[in-house]
Amino acid sequence: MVEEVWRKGPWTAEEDRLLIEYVRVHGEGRWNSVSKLAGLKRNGKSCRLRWVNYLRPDLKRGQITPHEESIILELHAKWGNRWSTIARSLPGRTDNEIKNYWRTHFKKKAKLTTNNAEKIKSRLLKRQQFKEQREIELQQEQQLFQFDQLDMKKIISLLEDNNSISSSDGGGDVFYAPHQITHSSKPFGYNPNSLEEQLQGRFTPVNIPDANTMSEDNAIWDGFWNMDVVDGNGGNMDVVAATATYGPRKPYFHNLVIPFC
DNA sequence: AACGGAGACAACCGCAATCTG
DNA sequence: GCAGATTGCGGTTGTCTCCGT
Repeated sequence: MVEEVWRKGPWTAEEDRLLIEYVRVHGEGRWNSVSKLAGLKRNGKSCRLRWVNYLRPDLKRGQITPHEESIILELHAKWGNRWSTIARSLPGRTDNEIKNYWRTHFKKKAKLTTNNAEKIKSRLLKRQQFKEQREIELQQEQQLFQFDQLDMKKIISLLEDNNSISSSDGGGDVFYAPHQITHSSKPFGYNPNSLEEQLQGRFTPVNIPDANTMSEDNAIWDGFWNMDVVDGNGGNMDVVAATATYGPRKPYFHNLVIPFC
């Protein structure tokens, strides 16, 4: 049996054209049929690679943007050399492209800063673990919260009766779950002597490290800086606006204001 | 102008996982 | 369940271009 001799090396425009035409007619896949059906003297692997990395119409050409670069850095710290996994977070970019970009831009630097990379990796791991733990806690709290709702209504009602406090926010009823009152959940025109302030005494406050005095170890908090900022009207604020309104940023959980049903 | 080094990108290779008959 | 085919992935190499000397 005569071994098929496959062409190697750079692709020609004509080969590209044949491959594009093949995919247009037959779709992606069955790459080993390309040589027969399209008359290409390339093996299936080569055809697939050429299509995936170069000819696919949804590919984004051009330089990696700073934003994409930061995503690559972050995901590489998280996943390591799992290029295809990283590529899934960057629409239009291929694993090969990201791999090449990493090698040319970061490999050398990474060598020099192996220790830093380890630190970042460990920090991200801590962050991840914290988030997971927090999610579990939140789920538990929300379950408790459901059981506690009637009881809470009574407490609020009692507080209002005792202090003659009337709600002045003009909106619907707003309830702050245990551990969940933070400055970012306070509406505009927030009155420090309002009901919610009083309610804080009922719950264990969240222990929030100050952003300006954060140590390396509690840097896990900084992941929350990137969450959406929700203003008192339910809209999103950018970080600058939020800082102007609320002062230096503190960690928060923006979805922790739970209205009564 | 010629040369060499570095960067960027394309393509190949080997292996493992998955699919298919 | 199994063997061969196919596909996907990550590492590596090859090629081209640019730039400094």
